[in-house]
Amino acid sequence: MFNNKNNIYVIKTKFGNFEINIRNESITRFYPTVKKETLLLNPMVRLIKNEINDYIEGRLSKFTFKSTPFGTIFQLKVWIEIKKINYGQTISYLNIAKKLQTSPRAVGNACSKNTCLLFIPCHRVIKEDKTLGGFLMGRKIKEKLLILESQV
DNA sequence: AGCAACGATTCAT
DNA sequence: ATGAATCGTTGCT
Repeated sequence: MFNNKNNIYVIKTKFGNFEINIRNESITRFYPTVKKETLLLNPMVRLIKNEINDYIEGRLSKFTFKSTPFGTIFQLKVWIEIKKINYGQTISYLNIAKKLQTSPRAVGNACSKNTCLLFIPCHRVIKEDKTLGGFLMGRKIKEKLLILESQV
């Protein structure tokens, strides 16, 4: 059946609470929030929560859910490139810029608009000089994620 | 529509 | 350490 409704839930994780928007079995948004966890999580949301927690604990390297956030054409192109980066790998803003024939600054801009954190692994995009660059949830968390992913 | 200001950058002084 | 180049987005008129 076709369910166009956009459903919103909040889950609690070790990295704080996240709002999840789901539309047609796909995650359209996964973003930090201060709201409290939704009381009754539906089955799909419970699975997402499990995967996120497994990922944070280092037990999961690939999510099984589709993510289809809304954005401009350019943002979508950048996010598609980011999705290609494997667990444990990193790439520079400049590298992505070259693939898309644009500038590293513009790539950084698109990263900052990523509304599907973790599912679109923008924490794997770093500066050309190998330093971290920015992150919506703070560099500290970006660093934690990269360290987590670098361990086997 | 046009334009200025602003980035999760990069490169050359 | 500072400044210029870069390009998509945003907000203003």
